[in-house]
Amino acid sequence: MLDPVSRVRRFNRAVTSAVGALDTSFLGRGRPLGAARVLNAIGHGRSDVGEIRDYLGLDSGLMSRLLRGLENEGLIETAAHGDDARRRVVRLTRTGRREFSTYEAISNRQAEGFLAGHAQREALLAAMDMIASALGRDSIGLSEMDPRSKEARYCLGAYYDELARRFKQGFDVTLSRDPDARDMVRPRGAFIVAMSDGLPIGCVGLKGSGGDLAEIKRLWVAPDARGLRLGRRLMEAAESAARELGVKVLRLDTNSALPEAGQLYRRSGWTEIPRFNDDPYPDLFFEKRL
Amino acid sequence: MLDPVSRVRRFNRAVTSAVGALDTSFLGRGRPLGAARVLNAIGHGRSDVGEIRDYLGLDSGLMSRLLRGLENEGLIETAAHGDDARRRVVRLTRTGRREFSTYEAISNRQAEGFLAGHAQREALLAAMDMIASALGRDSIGLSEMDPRSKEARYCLGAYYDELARRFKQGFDVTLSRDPDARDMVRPRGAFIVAMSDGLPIGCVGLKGSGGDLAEIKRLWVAPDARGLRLGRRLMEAAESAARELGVKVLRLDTNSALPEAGQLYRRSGWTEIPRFNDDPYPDLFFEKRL
DNA sequence: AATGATATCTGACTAAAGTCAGATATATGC
DNA sequence: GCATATATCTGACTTTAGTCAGATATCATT
Repeated sequence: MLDPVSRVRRFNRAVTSAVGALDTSFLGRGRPLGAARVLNAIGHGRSDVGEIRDYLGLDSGLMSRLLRGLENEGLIETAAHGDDARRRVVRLTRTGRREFSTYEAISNRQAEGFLAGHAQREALLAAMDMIASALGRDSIGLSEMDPRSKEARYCLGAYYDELARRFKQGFDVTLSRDPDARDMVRPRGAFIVAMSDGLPIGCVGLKGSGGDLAEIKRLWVAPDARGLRLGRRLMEAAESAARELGVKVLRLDTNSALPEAGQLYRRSGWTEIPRFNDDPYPDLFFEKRL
Repeated sequence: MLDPVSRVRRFNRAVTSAVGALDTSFLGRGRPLGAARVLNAIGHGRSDVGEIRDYLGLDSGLMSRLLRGLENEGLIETAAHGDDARRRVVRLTRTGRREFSTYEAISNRQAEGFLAGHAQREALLAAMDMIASALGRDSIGLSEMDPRSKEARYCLGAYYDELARRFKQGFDVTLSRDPDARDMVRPRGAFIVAMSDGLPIGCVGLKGSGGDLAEIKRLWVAPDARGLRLGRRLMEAAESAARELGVKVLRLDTNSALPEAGQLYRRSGWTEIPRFNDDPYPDLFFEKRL
């Protein structure tokens, strides 16, 4: 009915008016929007004045005045940065934390109110995740984490669930060769998680042995974040970590029930090789020389 | 990983910065945002000053000044309304139309740019439709339309496609008793389409015979708009149209492969009755006395 | 024709946001 | 140690948005 561009524009209109409503709800605390935004940025853990300025896109003069205002209200304290006394760091006072938490309560209530009226809650949330990831594509960051961290475990859980759904015979992680976490931490290996604004949306493991040979494991991208070329980015990050660790040959196993994975490997310089382990799940094996 | 409220808030953050970027791209024409918004409202066919003021939520003084500014730029012309000379109507001049079309081009380019980089185009658009409908839930309007109109045909096509997917034996509209369009237009019947900001997202037909008996046909709600109680609203609108036309008894047929439909009927006062036609597809029959 | 309601406009104002040119203190490279 | 760059701050300014109290013209009702 509507062409794609009109659909995007319809979305923009809907969202613009919703954002406007969200903004006005912040005005209820008797503080202009600019000051409220700065306070919230600080509350969410940003402490570097310059960083906040960049994040909010403010002029340095304006930023300075807003900080002075919040300081006079007794909500924040500033101090020189330890490494560089030209820079300033900001933190909330006790009063500031209280005020911040009422802003948080406003935001939470707003979000709950939105969800409350909708029957298709999970579908709606999935759609929101997808759009947030797509809009924030440029800000998806890859970070090395411990495979036992909360974020990594979330990704691995989602990965196992997906294998269970997609393999005809199901998937039981205890039957597979579950790598030792220490093999996926420096100096032997690495584990990389893709984060988009606080949400883990992909991961990959590099399982090393200390020698020339290492294995890629647990490559996963959240369904809502597919199509953003994140798989490729994760693989590149894993390969570059492997190079740093002196690895010469990378291997991986996969299953033909995951065709998009096989395609990614073939397109990025991997070559199929004969089976190199007796894990019951994989039926495709690849190698890449670095 | 994230709780529902955090997911909604993550979406809000992503969207807020995207909307900001969209706004700043409108400033490239050397005109403040307020004036640009008014110009665009006029370009999109709004002509009544009061209507534009309500739509944009502007004070009458501010509105007046913005109009004066656009007039001085030679972009618009105002005149008294034909029926009521207190009201004013606005329209674009030739220059104004040109300027408006460059704003349109900016919006279109922005939307195309967003879509261009994404592999999962259709899924992303579906997610956007869903969210736009959910956000604009309060502004979903039901309007009676000709069942041969573009909007109605779009809904019917989507409805047939869905039946084909959901019926084990498929669905071929030519085998079913396709109602004559004239039976779904006043004075015999009615056809109602739910529109959300230009997009048809649901429909229902009331097929009358001129007598006391009429039939409900073609109840459909777009998958992305389910959970908004739109089915119920459509049924209520159809029933009230039936009452207006003097109908005493309503009937409908449906299929047990569409359980959500059966549930809706049972919950809103319909009672199951024996088969009353020989259409090959339905296996459930309902009646409601008005 | 008089009365009150309505739509828009004008003038006078305030608040918020944003800009810009220095001033000040500190860091970095030579 | 000196020149240069950087981070923040201050003061003086402009623009945009928004508010409010009338003024003006028109409409609807009696």
